[in-house]
Amino acid sequence: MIHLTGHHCMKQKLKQIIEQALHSAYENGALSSESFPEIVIEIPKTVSHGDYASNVAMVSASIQKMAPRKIAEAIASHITDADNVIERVEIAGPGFINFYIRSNTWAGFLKEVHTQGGRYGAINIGQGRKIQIEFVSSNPTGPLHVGHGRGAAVGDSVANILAFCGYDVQKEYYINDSGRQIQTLGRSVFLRCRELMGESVFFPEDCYQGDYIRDIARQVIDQQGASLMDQSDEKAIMVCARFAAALILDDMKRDLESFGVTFDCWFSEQSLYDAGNVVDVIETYRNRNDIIYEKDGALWFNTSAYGDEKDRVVVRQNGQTTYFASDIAYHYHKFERGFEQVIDVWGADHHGYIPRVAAAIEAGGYNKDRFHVILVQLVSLLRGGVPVAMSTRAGEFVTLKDVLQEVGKDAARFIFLTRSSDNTLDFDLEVAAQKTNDNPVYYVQYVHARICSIVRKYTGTMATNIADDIDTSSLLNTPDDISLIKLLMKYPEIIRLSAELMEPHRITFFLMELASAFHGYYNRQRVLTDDDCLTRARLYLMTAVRQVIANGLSLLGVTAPESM
RNA sequence: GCGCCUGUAGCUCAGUUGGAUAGAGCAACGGACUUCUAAUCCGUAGGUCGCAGGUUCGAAUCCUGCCAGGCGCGCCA
Repeated sequence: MIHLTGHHCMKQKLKQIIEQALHSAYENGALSSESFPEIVIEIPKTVSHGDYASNVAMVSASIQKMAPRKIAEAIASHITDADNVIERVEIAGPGFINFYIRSNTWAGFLKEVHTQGGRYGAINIGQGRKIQIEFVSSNPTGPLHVGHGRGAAVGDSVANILAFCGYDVQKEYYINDSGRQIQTLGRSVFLRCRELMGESVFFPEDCYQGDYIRDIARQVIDQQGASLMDQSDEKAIMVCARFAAALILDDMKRDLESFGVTFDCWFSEQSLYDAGNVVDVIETYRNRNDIIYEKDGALWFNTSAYGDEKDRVVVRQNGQTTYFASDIAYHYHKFERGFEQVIDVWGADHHGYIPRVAAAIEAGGYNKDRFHVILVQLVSLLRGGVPVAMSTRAGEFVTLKDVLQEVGKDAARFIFLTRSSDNTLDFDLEVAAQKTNDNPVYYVQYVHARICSIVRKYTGTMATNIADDIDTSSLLNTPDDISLIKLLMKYPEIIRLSAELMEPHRITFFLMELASAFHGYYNRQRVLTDDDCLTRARLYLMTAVRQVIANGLSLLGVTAPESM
């Protein structure tokens, strides 16, 4: 049984009231049919349409063979309100039934926020199911850049949200430490080593051009000395490759940690080869109805049989496996580890890859519905509205580390989550560093700091117990109080949606809305007054707001400062 | 040519899976600090929701077809 919080609770109550009214209206002959559609209660956009509204009369029109407004009247006149929460019911527009709730009902919901505290808003939709989310997974051939930062922010936040909603979440980073790229990395470092030792070498264009390669080469020489050159080039390149990959990986871990992102598992692609998983998978599929077959001297996967637009090569003519080959083994391996659902966070430029991975999963006997890809659109980096040149090939780019140093973790994470992943994002370093209204992270954090400040100023007892012995319902019933309380009640639905749709930006937008409502309240109402009962009631409301701000920010991976 | 994403106020974007009069921030204009933090607030102005059809009580939202921009269509990763 899922515990209902916030508006869910009230909606459920109204549903039952309407159901009852429908039945008694039918029994009294006011309605022609006993069957009715599922009752939907929604919150109208404008207060003049009540606190809650139902469209049940309009949706029932064809069943009842009556005009919507007539049905609405029949329902309204048969309503019994045992708990006495409804002030009045109105029929409006094409047949909406609008409910107006007694103003002293609302404050009662604050108790939910306070008793649930850090768990307020959590809905157990995961029910302990194992779910894996893989993100960032950048090749260890160069530093992380802003695009990776966005993927990291989205992946980590989705992981937080799912864990909050009852999933058993594992966060994983897939290390592409096998294949040609790593070979190229080794070669690049090796050539720079020789250069540093006085040789004049030709440095090919397909090698990694960035300065970080020289830094790594220097460290290789420091550690290995001239002995590096005593072995064959092939071996030396291997040494350089392993050394460089480990170093870059260490840097990535450090950068991600300072970005507030940690992983439960760093999964090596090479380990799939070492354990024979890739060979095994290929062999298995070759023996099964030509899922993998030979053509033109290469091995192909029959992905088109599973909805891909054409078949894909897994082993090339030259005998080398493709990236896809290890990905088949990898995703099969994920499901074998017992995850009920597997999520990959990818850059949107890889979207064409989805059908073939889904095909591989389906061929492996797992329903592809258990696999979900979150595509994250590209980030363009700006400084004061002017695009910052980002040339990967030339090795000139602003790294994630640079961004963090310049704007800080909180601002960076928040900004990455101010847009739906479907939209491209302009990340302006100048704006992100500003502590102004342009930069909403401070707007939201400021709410937390302000409330902390008020609480500090009040020389009272523990804030959460502040209203235990007073009647908040008679003290918190102004329009300002109620609209703030209603917003807090909306939070669980925001969490549910952001979990189900895996869209953390919904939380970001909600927090900005709540912050705006708070700041308005703060400017109109005084919290600390001469009337101690009123003061404590308002503190009760304020600390509830603070709790929700803190809960939301923590899901985004942003801190909630006590002072600013 | 095919596939995916996007198109909403001058700019950047939300829009609770179909609800009533489409919202917010920035920019513009006009106001509010002897006050619990002005990193704040209040007000004004700003729209053929890319275009055209369709579905129904009702469409920014769903369907079809166009238009524009971005990304992708390797025996690369």
